[in-house]
Amino acid sequence: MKSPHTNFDKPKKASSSPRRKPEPEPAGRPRIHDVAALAGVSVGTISAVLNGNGRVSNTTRSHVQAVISELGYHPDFFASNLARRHTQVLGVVVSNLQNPFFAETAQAIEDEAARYGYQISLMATNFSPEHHRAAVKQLLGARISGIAIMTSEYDAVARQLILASGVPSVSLDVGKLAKHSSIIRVDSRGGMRTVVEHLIELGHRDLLFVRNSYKKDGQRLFSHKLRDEGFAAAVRACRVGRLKTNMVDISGPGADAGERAIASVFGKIHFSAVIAVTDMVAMGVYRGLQARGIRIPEDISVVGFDNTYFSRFLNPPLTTIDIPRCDLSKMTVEALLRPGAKSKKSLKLATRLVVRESTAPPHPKA
Amino acid sequence: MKSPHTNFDKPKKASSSPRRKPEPEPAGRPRIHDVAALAGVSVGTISAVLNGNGRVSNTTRSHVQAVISELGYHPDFFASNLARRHTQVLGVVVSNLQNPFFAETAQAIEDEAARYGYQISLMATNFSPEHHRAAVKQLLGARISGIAIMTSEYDAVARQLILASGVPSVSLDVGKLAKHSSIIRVDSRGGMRTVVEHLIELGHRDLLFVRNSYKKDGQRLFSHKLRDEGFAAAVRACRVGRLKTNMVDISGPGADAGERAIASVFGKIHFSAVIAVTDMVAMGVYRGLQARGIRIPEDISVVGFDNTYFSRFLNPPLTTIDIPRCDLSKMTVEALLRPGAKSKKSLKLATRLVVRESTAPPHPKA
DNA sequence: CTGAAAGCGCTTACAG
DNA sequence: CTGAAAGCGCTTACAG
Repeated sequence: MKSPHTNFDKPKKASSSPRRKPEPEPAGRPRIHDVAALAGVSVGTISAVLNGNGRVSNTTRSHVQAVISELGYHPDFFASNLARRHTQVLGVVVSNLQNPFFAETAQAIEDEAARYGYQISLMATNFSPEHHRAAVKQLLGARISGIAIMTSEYDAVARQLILASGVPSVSLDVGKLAKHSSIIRVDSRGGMRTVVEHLIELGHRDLLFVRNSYKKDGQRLFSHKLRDEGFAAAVRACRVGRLKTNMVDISGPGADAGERAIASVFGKIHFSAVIAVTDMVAMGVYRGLQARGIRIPEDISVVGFDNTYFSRFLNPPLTTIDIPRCDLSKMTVEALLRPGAKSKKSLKLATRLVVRESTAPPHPKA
Repeated sequence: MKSPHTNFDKPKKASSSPRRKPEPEPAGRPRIHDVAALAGVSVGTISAVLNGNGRVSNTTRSHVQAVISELGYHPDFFASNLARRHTQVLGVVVSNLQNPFFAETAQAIEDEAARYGYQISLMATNFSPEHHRAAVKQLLGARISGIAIMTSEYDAVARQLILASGVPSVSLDVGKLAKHSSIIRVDSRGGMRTVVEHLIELGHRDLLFVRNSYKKDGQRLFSHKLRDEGFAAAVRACRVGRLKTNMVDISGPGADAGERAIASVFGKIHFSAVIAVTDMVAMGVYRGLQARGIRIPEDISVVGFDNTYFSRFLNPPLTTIDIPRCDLSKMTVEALLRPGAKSKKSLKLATRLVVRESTAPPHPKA
């Protein structure tokens, strides 16, 4: 399994050249040398037309191009990048592809990067700091020209590695400013504030905040921490008579956590609205509530955070906080491509309340 | 924007070596040469400990390791792969990360590949054949040791490129068997059959099949075609009195399409159950139905296809066809890593009906 | 406008 | 057990 190309049964064909050739060449993939020979020009010229250098005449160029497509030649990425000393790729690491927020963010960054002719190399950590570190090492070894850390978890060693490498980086919410390193700060606090205000305005006074701060291994998620603090601050700021708040914090995958959160407090704690730390958690909350015959929003209001794609398809459509993917991806790519520009100020990413149908005034007799 | 590293303002420090050094070296990233010098051994020895070759003594090894971590050295991926002539990475191309089916599949393949020490390089095509082709070219240029095409769309040119390259490949549902090329055939037909039987058993006789075969550009999705055919075949096979079926085919993103499908037929066509070609479409169907005050499953039953993560969190939880990710990822990486093994037979992937709460007997007075 | 050659940073037979 | 050197397949000054 280690060497998928080995093929002992097949008698080796006599190698065409007397040089060292440990294996019969894999599949006759043409090299730049081959196209140069066939085209009757030098290797340097092939490279020039490949890379759009103006130095080659039109007739040569078109001839070379014909040969290239005749041979089905495409340059070796590794050799090319090695020689070029840098790549046109941006590394992006996210926590988990299954969570739509990360998938959507990755997609948005990819789209934006493509506008500048950059590709992205995407890695998922599954919330594990070890994977996180491994991903960063790998990306750094892959000589990416910038790295975006869009994870919920944090690893200080990985951060050190990045800083030490001098590769431009941007991270979400966490870390201190440093050379070549930008931080995009999502305005979680502002988001939470608008949520709480919205609920209070509707007449709610008994709020349940459902958190999902810890993963199974007991590791704390950084981005959630900020949302937690944002909620606390929002509550403190809203000086309203008899406002009561409760919290539950369940670990594990978001949707499951939301469902179990409801199971754990239902009937024990009184609340007329629940604020879920993410849309995924909100989805689980829906399930927990609805399985018990509770109607949303007539009996209980629910609000999420992230404005993931599916949130408007929930029943009822979820009121949630939007983190504008478009701004996020633009900021990210810009910070990576022009690390000098405004890295000195950290970048604020505003959030926005999207009111849909999961919030309403509390039930009269509640 | 093209050369993010250029820095004209800063006076160049005198280059330490008189050789060609176009730029001051980026960030003093250590090379294998540096660690060899510091450790007092040869470059070959460093490489040996890096790659776990047994040829180096324990004392040397641990000394070298100490130096490596002291320097924070990590090998250059490109140089390493170039020298090694192959990589330990599998290319996987999917249509769209936003669709949970693809995200989940990618994640599953990544996990499985990791068990063999392989990484994956993930590309999304956004359903565009051009992007599809570009992704394949790029992956081939990246010398991946296998390529998995897990897309809904198909591109014949890309397929040719892959076959010509001799790189082991696996694709989903589409294409003919060829050397080093496996096909995993999802049993869509069987899945559709169990769905139709399930519905008939429940008493349904008026089915609506909601398709999403075309993208905005009019391009037909291959995997959907098979499901369409599977449905037709299932209906034909079920010789039941007065079974009526209707179809709608709406293009665009799945969930939107589902919603619009209902909008377009509601009140015009009579049906007691809807079969959505994917879970995403089903999600939109839910929305379309529920926005009109229709209850699921009391008034109308709904079934999906894919068993994506969110389907059990829908309200009500969605009855759907499961495509076992675990088997799929296992087959995929096995086919890629041991292309000789069973590539001659195409691989069948069984599907399975997951009955949840979105299906029930039809409304009595319907 | 084009070619010859050095160099990118590793790995891997080949000698010792 | 270890080192010296060739080679991976490109790009890019440097000459012409």
